[in-house]
Formats: sequence, C-alpha cells, structure tokens
Amino acid sequence: MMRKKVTLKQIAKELDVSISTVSKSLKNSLEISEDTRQKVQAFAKLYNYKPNNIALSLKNKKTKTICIIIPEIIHHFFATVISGVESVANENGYNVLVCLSDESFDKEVINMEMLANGSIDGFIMSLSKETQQKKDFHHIVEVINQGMPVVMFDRVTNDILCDKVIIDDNLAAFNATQFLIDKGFKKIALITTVDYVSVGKLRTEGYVKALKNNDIKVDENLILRIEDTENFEASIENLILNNSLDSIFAVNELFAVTAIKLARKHNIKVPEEISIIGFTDGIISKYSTPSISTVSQNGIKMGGKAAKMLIDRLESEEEEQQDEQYSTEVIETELIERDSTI
Amino acid sequence: MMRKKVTLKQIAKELDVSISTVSKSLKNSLEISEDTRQKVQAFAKLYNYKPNNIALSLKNKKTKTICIIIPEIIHHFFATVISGVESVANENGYNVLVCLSDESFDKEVINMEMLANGSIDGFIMSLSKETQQKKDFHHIVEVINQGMPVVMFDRVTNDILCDKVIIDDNLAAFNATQFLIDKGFKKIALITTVDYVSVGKLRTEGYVKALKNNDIKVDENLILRIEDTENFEASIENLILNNSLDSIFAVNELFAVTAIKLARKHNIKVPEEISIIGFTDGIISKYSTPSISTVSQNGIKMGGKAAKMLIDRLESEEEEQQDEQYSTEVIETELIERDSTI
DNA sequence: ATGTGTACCGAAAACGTTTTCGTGTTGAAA
DNA sequence: TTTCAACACGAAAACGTTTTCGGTACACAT
Repeated sequence: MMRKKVTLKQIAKELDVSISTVSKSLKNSLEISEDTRQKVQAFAKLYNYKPNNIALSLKNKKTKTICIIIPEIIHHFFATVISGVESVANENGYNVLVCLSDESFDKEVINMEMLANGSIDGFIMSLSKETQQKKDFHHIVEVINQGMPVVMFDRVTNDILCDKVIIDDNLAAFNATQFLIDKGFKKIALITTVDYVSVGKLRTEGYVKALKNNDIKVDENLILRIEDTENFEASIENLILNNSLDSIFAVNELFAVTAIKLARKHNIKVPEEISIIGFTDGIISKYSTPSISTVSQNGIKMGGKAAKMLIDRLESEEEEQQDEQYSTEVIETELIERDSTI
Repeated sequence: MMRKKVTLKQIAKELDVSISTVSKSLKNSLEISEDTRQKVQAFAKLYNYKPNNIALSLKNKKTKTICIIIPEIIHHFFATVISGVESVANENGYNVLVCLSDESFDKEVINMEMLANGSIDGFIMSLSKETQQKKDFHHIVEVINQGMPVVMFDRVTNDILCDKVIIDDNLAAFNATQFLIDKGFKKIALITTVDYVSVGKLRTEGYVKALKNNDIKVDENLILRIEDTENFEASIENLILNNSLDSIFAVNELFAVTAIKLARKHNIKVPEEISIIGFTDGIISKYSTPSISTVSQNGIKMGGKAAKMLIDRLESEEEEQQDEQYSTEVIETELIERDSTI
C-alpha cells in the first residue's frame, strides 16, 4: 500500500475537472460550487494530498528555509545558538539548514555558494577562524549583493555591512577582570586566543582596559595567546608555574578547565590559592570540580534574536522597499559566580 | 551594484538565442557550435550564473537534502551525530536540515509532515521520549509508505521496519557492569532512566544480565529509575547514602557526574571509596574531576553510518527496484578507563 | 429578441530548469 | 539539379503550483 504523493493533476484527472478547479476548491475559493468543492476536498483528504513544497518555492521565489553556518557544532555554545534559531524559525514557519565550516574558509565559501542559488532565503553565520584570519569576505559580500539577507553573530566583522548579534565582549571581559581586581588580586593572568579571532581580541582588550583602569601594570608575560587548540597544555602549565599568579581569566571554557586541572596537578588549590574565571556558560563550567565562575553568553537568546532579525528582514522585503538600515543587537552577559573563585 | 540572480532566460534574451541553446552551451553539448558555446559561457561567467536549485529539484524530483530529527541538540551526543551526518552528507553533495523534536511527540509529527512534501529526500531520526512512551509511530509509517527512506539511530523501535544504526546497549552495559564486577565490587548500583526510553531499558537489562551471570543478587533498591531529568539529585543522594555502595553504573553522563558530585559532597572519595562508571563519552566525562570512566558511543561514526545508509538507499532507488531489505548496523562501543574507577 | 448579470469552470502563463524532437541551412555526393 | 548527411539551433513538454483572464450557460429584465 505504498502510495506515492498525489498531485493536483492526478486529482483533476480522477475527478474529471481542471487543475485550476482543484486548486481553487482546496483553497475554498468562492468561484467554485459547493458541490465541486466538497467533492474535491473529500478526495484530497482521502488521498492525503499535500501541496508540493518545491513547486511552491519555485513559484513564490522563497523557500521558507534559512541556513545557519557555524564553525563547529560540538561546541556547546554553537549548539545552543542553533537551538535558539530553530525555535524562532519554527514559530515562523521556517526550516533550518545547518552547515559546518569546520573553521575552514573553503568550506564556508563552498557552503554559501552552494546554497545561494535559491535553496534558502537567508543566512545566519559565525565566521570561521580561517576566514577571520584571511579577512576575505568576498563570498559574503556577493551573497548580500544578490539581495540575500545575512545576519552575523558572535564572530563578526566590521568589514561587512549587515545585521549582527553580538555580546559586548570587551565589556564582559572588562567586568570579569574587574571582578578579580575587586577581590584584591594583582597578578591576573589572561589565557586567550590569537588576535585574529575577533572575540578573543575584544576580550583581551577588555582585560587590558580593566587593568589599566586600576593602575595595574599590564605584564605581557601574563598574557598567553593560544593558537593551536589541540596542544596547549604545556604553555598553560608554564604560565601557572613560572609566575606566582593569584588569578586567571580564560576566554573560553576549555582554557579555564584546563587551567584548573593543571593547577590541581601541581597541588595549587582552586580557588584558595588561585581563582579562575572563564567565558561561556557551558556544560564544562557547570560540571567541573570546582564548578567554574564564568561570563554567561546566552546562546539561545543570541540565536533567537538572529533568527528574528533575519525573518523580519525577509518578510519586510515583500512590502516596502528594503531600507538598508542595518542594526547590531547586543545581548547582555552575566557574571555567574561559582566555586572556582573565592 | 546589487545584481539579482541571472537566469537562463535572461542570458538567452541578452544573447538573442534560445533558452535551450544556453542550457546546452553551459553543459558543453556538442550540438552547439564552438562559437556560440564560448559566447554563452563567457557571458554566464561574467554574470556569475548558477543554476537555480529549486528548479532543478522540481525537475529531478530530488532535493539533495536530508533531514535529521533529534530530541535535543544541546546534548553532546546528538551534536556529534549531526557532525557525522553533515560530513558524510556533504561529501555526497547533500545538505542537512536539522529539526528538533524537543522530546515532544507533536513536534516530531509536525516536522515530519511538514517536510514529507518534497522538501527533502529522506529522514534520519532518533525518537523523542514522548514518542517512545506513546508507541505511536504512524507518522513514520506514513512517510515510509510514501516511498521516502528513513534511517533511525540510537533511540529506535522494533515496530518500524527501516534501516537502523545502533550500539549494542545491552552488551555495552553488560560489559561495563562486568568491568565493575571484575574489580571485585558487589554492591553495584544502577542509575537509569524509565523503561520506555529504549536505550535506558536495554542498558538496564545488560546490567541485570551481568549481575545474574555472576550470581549476584539483583537488588531493586540499588536500581534507580529517573523520570524527571530536572530534579533528580535528591534521589541519587538517597541512593548513595542509604546503601553502602561500592560502585555505580550510570546510563548517561549527567547521572554519573551528579553521582560523583553528591558522593564528594558527603566526603565519599571517588574512586577510592566508590567507583563510578558512565555512558557516552562526552565533554562532561572528559573534564569532570575526577574524569569519568565511561562507555564510549561514537556519535560521529553513528551519524556518518546513518547518512551513508540513507544516501545509498536514495541513490540505489534510481537503478534497481528497491529491494526492501532493511539492515541494522551496530556500532561498536569501547570502555574508556579514566579516574572515576579504581 | 436583446441585453445584463451571475455562477461556475478551464486555459494558459509563470517560476527555472533539462531534454526530446523537429527544422532549417549548408555542403557534398550522386 | 537533386538528395542526403551533418550541423546548429529552437519549440515545447515536463516537474507542481497559483492566479489571471476568459468563456459558457443560464436566469432575468427590457
């Protein structure tokens, strides 16, 4: 009883009416007599007729699908963003296509070019590391020039004009550092990424600003910039052992939890002897021992906001002519105190 | 310089040839003279022509898109599965639509019905809790009857005939329990889910089997079935305090890490006084202190395998007539020893 | 008989492709 | 001069919709 999908044409043939009549009947058009309408609707129901989405997309020139391109899905933060996007998208009748760039410029380009051909209505994206390093955004510019809206989040760039959703990385880092300073700490180390990662750079700047604001000398020896996200334990170990630190601010969970692990390995007690604060409130921070004080960036909210901005733009395009006024939404962060700080 | 996408028709008009000629030229058809071909190709390149995917989908009756429906994306395991799916899908020129059921039967149904109208070529899915509880699979049966292939993974059901990718939950749990028994433990508790969650049930059975196999009495007091995944700390605390346990087998990371936390809270040393073993090798197990010994289920491999099975079926449909021979792939698990067991 | 209105329905275009088939032109062979 | 390939290209159908524009048939008023 394997029944392929039934089409208007088949219904029309079966009922000996025209395709137009069937279509109108199903839409309860008044042009069609009560009789015919009922007959058609009954038949359609019986055969479980559902309009073909692809045909509709072709006709309407919109697919009701948005694509989110992220560097990695196994990062908890990005997973929460997807969750936020999906929820808002679904509420508005949109589907979500997920593409992973794997931090690769090429994959990002391929994905965008592949989908910018009518497959989707718009993009939500966070830049890959490689793209941020190369500063090559031609693929994004091209897509935007074709009239397809793009919303960037988290890892954004000033070189592109479009809607954006970010947190104030600079301010959040400033606050986290100030928090440590307020506790009386002086030797505050920073574990951050290389500068081409936009958020890493901003967080570094916030850290520096806080120190300067409090007349604490910025010691470059206390700033560790990690390039390779695979093998960085040794450098953190060095940082901890060679500078009598009293606290550490790490720009992500992984760096924070690793610092804790290494401190404990050398019998340095956390938080009694060293306080550690992280960034991003993910699984690790919550379940590590001790649990990690951290700057929470609400991925669900970010994703939801990004989806809303994109959809608003998509639906407004229909009515008035695009006003080309782009905006940048800043999602507030929050400092969550847990057990890794005194 | 905002240029909307150019179509064959526009190129044809501009070059004063027919649409057919343009199409053939771009496909390097020998029917077309060298001259015309070059002219068309140059023009197409200049205007960055890319064929409209939706139109192709309509014509070919295939979208080169597969949909994965999962209960939650913020669970690390499911994120890794998506990663595996995406990777294999991409290699084969497919895109991946992600739908979240949020453990809700209704959302699962809505998503499937919404997409079974030509939007996608096939489904990969893991059942929501509610669906498993209701045992109502009509939406899946319907989709399959329409001729759309479905591959289920992890949370599957015997009530549906289709390709499946699973781990041997029973065996893996058996091995984990046996591992504890081999260490000399006698009072081995089990923290599991309610029985309608298929994998939870299977893992429970494996645990029981191992005990019986070693002539250890199965004590129902040592088996904790958790229903509410929000508030379960108290029951675990009870379990630990009221039964002088020597070890615990937990069917997921969350239960395992919570058990560790609560044991430590009451100054019970892990692993010295109590050994704990978990299931699923995620972020938590790796970064918890102590790190958690666990049964690793390779999500990437599962996702990749599922995608491969789905795509194979999609591409074979074209040639021979479907052989309707479904298979179930079992992905091997591995016991990873870390610091939560002696 | 003529005009007017209304109720009901169908033809056809449009969205952007691909592909089959047909057709006109050319040059060469008969 | 006729005949026939070979060559180069176009028309049209098809995928499944929606929608506009006509058109027919009938009732009613003039």
